[in-house]
Amino acid sequence: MDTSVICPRFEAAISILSQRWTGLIIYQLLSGPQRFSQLTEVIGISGRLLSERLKNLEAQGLVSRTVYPETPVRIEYELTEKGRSLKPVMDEIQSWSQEWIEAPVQPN
Amino acid sequence: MDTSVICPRFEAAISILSQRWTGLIIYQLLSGPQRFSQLTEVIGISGRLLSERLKNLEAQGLVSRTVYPETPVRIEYELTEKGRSLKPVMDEIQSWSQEWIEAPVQPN
DNA sequence: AAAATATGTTACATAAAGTAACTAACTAAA
DNA sequence: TTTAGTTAGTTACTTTATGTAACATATTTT
Repeated sequence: MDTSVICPRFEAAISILSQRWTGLIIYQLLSGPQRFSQLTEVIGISGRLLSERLKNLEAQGLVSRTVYPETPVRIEYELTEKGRSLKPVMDEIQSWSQEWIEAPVQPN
Repeated sequence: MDTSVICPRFEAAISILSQRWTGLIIYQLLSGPQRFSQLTEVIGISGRLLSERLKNLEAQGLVSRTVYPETPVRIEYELTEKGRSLKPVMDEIQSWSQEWIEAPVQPN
């Protein structure tokens, strides 16, 4: 007897964003293509989870992976069009946070 | 040597939204005050977690809890101003999902 | 007193995330 | 030609979060 149900597209969208780290990864990639090690450092995520998340994001068509066979090898992760189209969402979260989140607390 | 760090306010905001269920709870409450049992049914979350999430949201000032001592007792959860101010975020996620999420798949 | 209703809570099983050490492929230096 | 350095991961293991189902509390109706 569930007459009212949440829109399945919205639910799918929020299930992407509500997975830990994916929002930050997308936000960070909005500033341009980046390498694995840079993402781990800036975001503060472990290699294990970053690897897992990037695979998922690639599978969902939000991120692309490019190998540059230099030495040492360089691999860059970049948002696809679908990924970049999340910018307005991130912008809204950003501006909400500016208005409603308190004094930037000291990170440990 | 982490020169570039993600904005701590943004990080705080996304840590709210990236917790499982909170996005859906806020989205659902945007349509008006609702009771515990209604939220469990519409969202498909267990009582145990809904209880936990509502407590967190209340502690963060996003949701308020009102007891109506009728019979049987009625308790309503409602967004605060801070909670309602997330509407633009939800609207952006909604419109992104309409454009980029595929055919609404059959829920089991 | 028993059953019904609403709002939770407790106890326990399963899944996801965190941590740290390790691997693969390559190069440059000793 | 071993040794060490670099990047991009993976494996094994511990800790935390989530899911499930039965139970608790308060109140009213039968």
